[in-house]
Amino acid sequence: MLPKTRLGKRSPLGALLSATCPTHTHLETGETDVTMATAAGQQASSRSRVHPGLKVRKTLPGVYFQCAGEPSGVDQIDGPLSSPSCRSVSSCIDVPKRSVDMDELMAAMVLSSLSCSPLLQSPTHPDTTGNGSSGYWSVGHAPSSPMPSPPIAEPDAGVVPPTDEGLDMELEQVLFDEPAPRKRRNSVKAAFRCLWPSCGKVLTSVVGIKRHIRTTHLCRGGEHERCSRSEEDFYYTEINQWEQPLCQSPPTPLLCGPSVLVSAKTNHKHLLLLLQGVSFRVRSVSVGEQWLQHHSAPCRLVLLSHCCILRVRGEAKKCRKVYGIEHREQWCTACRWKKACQRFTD
DNA sequence: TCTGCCGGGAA
DNA sequence: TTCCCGGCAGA
Repeated sequence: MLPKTRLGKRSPLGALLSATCPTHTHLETGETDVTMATAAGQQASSRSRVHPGLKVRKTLPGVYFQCAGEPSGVDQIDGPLSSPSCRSVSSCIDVPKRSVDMDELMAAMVLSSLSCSPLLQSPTHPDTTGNGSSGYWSVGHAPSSPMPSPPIAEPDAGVVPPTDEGLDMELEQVLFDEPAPRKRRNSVKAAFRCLWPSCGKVLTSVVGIKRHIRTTHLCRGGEHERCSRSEEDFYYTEINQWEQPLCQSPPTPLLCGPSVLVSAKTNHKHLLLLLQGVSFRVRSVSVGEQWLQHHSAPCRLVLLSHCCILRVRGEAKKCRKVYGIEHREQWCTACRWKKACQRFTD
């Protein structure tokens, strides 16, 4: 269930939420029910486990779902494409049901992910066969991934392409009501976006974005002493900049990796009531990419602080709590005016 | 009871 | 536009 927010009767969104939002996102368990229609009209249902070790950071702007860091398994949308029935599989546990050697699987994942890496792009694509023929672990490997595979000269145009692109684009289209781009980008480079409200600065290095956050937002004047050296970590997110300007959507915070927090289960319309104007995108990632994400760096799902859907009242310390009533002069203006805190936004 | 903040009004 | 506060709702 969505966390109950302080959206009182005065708030249209509050009324909206309470009335029309039967969501299927389980924040407590980190599970998300996802149902999407295939091109053939079948329904692919999956209970996609977001993160077993999911942690929710409460005290900082935005809601951060952060992996605990362990190789928590591979999130995937279970592949009903070959099966008309909707089978629910906890991917991190049940995937080996298929008779595949785990080592092979892992090696294939790594290969797949490496082949998608912009740094390791090569004309050859070691994964082309395994991707299409093995079928099962290619699920989720969509060309729409921000780390897309290099363009492959597909010799066998007659082969049915993996349908996940269709799924991905369709879901995206349904959820965000935007025309799906015909062609996705080719090359990708990492960038880091400042999530500080109404900032959105994009820098190309972690150091740079941290310095920006630290100097611009966190450490202002007398607040320097209070600055946490690591707090800036939570005010930026990694994004991918596509060098091809074509199809470039406005820079938006990214739903990173497997932590796709979208419950699409028959509630598209409700989500669209709710998600209008909230500009984030869902991307699918390859299993190998997910594996790498699990193993390389903590993967974060970052929702903007003004994504009021997940806004939880009182989770973040506000000026009043931080500075106390006796130091009211240190409050942000909004807090002094009893408005929504601008310094410690949820 | 405390807290956050919406809504509204005064300057 | 800035500033303040009554009052509501959640914790």
